[in-house]
Amino acid sequence: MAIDELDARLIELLAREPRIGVLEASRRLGVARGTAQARLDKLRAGGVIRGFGPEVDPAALGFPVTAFATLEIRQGRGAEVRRHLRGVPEVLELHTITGQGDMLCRLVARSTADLQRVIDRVLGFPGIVRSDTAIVMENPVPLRVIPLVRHAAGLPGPSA
Amino acid sequence: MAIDELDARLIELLAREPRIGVLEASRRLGVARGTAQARLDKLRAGGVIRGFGPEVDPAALGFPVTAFATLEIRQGRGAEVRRHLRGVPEVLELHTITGQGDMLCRLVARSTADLQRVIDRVLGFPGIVRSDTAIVMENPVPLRVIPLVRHAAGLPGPSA
DNA sequence: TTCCTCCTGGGCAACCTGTACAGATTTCCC
DNA sequence: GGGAAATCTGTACAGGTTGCCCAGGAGGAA
Repeated sequence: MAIDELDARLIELLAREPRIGVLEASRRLGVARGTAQARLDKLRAGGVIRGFGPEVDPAALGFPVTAFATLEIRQGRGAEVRRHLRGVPEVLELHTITGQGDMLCRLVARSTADLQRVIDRVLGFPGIVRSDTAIVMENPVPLRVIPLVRHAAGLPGPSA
Repeated sequence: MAIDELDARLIELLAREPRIGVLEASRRLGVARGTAQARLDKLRAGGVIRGFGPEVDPAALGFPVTAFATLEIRQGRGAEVRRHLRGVPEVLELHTITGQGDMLCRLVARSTADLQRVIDRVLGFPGIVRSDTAIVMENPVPLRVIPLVRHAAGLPGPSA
């Protein structure tokens, strides 16, 4: 789906101040409300904007430790492993990847000690041959999309 | 910050149907509007809910390829590398981690061919010694938080 | 028992959303 | 170049929601 500059500015604005609503957004963008509304509908319909769900911070919830685990799966056990991992609440996301490992998952835990428990639970399942865990120390670039949106719209760098 | 069952149900409800608003949410939860509002304010104040920004789907934007790259950084070059990566729009997030690699970053690209370009750009910077890229094939568990929220509130598994 | 916190139920003004429509503009294709 | 199609603007209206306030009641702690 193609994005133009107005779309990008709209997304950026809503990302920065989600509470403002369509009306205020249209005012700031200097367009009619109907236009902003139409753009927003288009973006939603096109799947670019999936929704406006609450962004939950695991750290604030008591899970300040994040880690990435690479899992090597025994041939043919993929489906079961996925089902297993889906049942572990501390598994925030799971990908199947190319390369040495077969899966990469993002974990959170209450502490490094607790991380051990989480990992044990993740690995305590037949089908996982080997694993490798990397604990996140810092997060210089938190998950972001605005720069990409600007880029897709042909706009210059982040806020330039 | 402590979360109770009502908080969890509120978050889950808003995550599932963000458009309903506080009033409708309170109705569905069977509590007074003031209560729902107070809970929501508390969650926001406590940092559990960061906001309600639009969730953008990079794939819909034309970037269907995702990859994770592990970077090994030359001693003392961390700061510069971060700055560099922050300037690359296709870098969606960046972490510093323990283990062999020193950094882990999530990338997106328009195609596998385009991924090459992105990687070249990421690596085209002094200070990065070695790198290892894993392309995401499937995403059995997309980034989620609800199960964790339920878990933190002492509720049973996802929607049970 | 008394104090304190949290929830309830109600009310009010201001505001926003969803929707619609006619006219002006711009864009794109033949 | 001409014309159809798509887009934007400005405006209007009804209905619903938000933000805020308050008094009373329930439950827990000291």
